[in-house]
Amino acid sequence: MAARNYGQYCGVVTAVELVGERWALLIVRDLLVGARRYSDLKNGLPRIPTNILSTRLKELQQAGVVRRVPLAHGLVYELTEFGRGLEDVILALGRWGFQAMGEPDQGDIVTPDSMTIAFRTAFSPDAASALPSTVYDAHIADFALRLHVESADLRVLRLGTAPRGTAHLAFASGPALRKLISGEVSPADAIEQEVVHVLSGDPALLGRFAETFHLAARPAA
Amino acid sequence: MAARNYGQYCGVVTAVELVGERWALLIVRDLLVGARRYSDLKNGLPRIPTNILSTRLKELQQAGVVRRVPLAHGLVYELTEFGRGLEDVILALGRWGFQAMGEPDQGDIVTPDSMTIAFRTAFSPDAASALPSTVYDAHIADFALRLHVESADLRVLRLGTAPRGTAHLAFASGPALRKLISGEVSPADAIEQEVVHVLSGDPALLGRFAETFHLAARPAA
DNA sequence: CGGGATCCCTTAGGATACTG
DNA sequence: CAGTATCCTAAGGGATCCCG
Repeated sequence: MAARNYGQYCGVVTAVELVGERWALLIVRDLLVGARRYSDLKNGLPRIPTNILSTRLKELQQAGVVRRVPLAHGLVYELTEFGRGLEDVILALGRWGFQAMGEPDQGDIVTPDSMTIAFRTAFSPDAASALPSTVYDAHIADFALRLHVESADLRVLRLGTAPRGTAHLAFASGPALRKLISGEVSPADAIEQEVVHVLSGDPALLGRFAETFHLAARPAA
Repeated sequence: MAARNYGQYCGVVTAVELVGERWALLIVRDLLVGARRYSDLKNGLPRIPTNILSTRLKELQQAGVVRRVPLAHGLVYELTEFGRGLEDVILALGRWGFQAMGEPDQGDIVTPDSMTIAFRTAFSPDAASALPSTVYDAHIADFALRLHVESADLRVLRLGTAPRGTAHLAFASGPALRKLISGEVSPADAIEQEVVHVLSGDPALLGRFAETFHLAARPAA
């Protein structure tokens, strides 16, 4: 990578040199959710060739962004403190990119990690702190996430086969959930148009959800 | 670019697909400072091959990030409102990358636009709003920037051959200015070690500058 | 002279297969 | 599970040339 310098003494350039290669920021995105093994990353990024994954992981370690941690059996990759500093970058990218998301392309997938980050980008601490604490279960594709909203804080957990009785609102949705978050459909319409299926809890809580998780649509060009 | 999809329905992925190609974010960085002609961009990014510049500009227009504006004579490229939304991304990248900047490599350059963004990344509105309004002239390489700090606002202007008498503090520096901003050298030491040469004004104002423009150094890996 | 287009070469990225 | 090895294609890099 040394030969692929941009030749400028500038923070933006330095950042792009460290994490601007193809796939690098998506690896960081997933690691931001938690430590992951090689195969987790591979599954979360199904289109990444394994040689690229392996190359990127080495480069990111070299850059001090990622650390390789041996475990009881197997090993995981995790962000260093320096790497965790990329959270602002990823969230800013996610917020900006959200506006440009149209309909999903044929074959587009959604992963637990990408949805976790998506909820974090859409989370509005200001709105949330004015609302009561709420727990949501979001069933998206073949997985579910539990969102704990407590004043200005959000925690997102992957929901395994655990009991799912304690959420105030549980719903199932798909990619079209984006339209609820962007405000293209109202909470009531989302239910009526079957963008969202309420599984349990008071459907009216979907309004609170939409207030808590919101990103404006793209301004006209 | 359509064939180079990452295959995920995710805001971060969408963003990376739109502006993640090599050089794209650096073009955006420069356009964030103001509208620029083709040759301005070329000069500000000396290592960019012209075919890449031209390709990227087309892609960015396609993406709705950049607009081509015919002028009295010549034409300029400018960010659309959507493109201006990348400011958060660029500033976050700049802040993060700043920590990883070591000494400049042989041949590294500094441009007016990159320095303008650098000052904006390092600017602390909180610190500034507690300090009196101040105007600084920073002479960096063969150019100079005027920094207007007024409570929590910063404006950065390129200083031409205009009179330079009205700044409270004018100084000349080089890449080592980074060390003042990171706190690796104190304002007093910066002057003593000739990191900064005060051209006019009260040298003590360099302390105020360092409070106003500050980014912490990188945490230990 | 600004604003590109073209050519050729080098290198990174992608697909797949294979191994400690 | 955690990667290499291989082969091929496509993108980037550098120089040059073109056109209004």
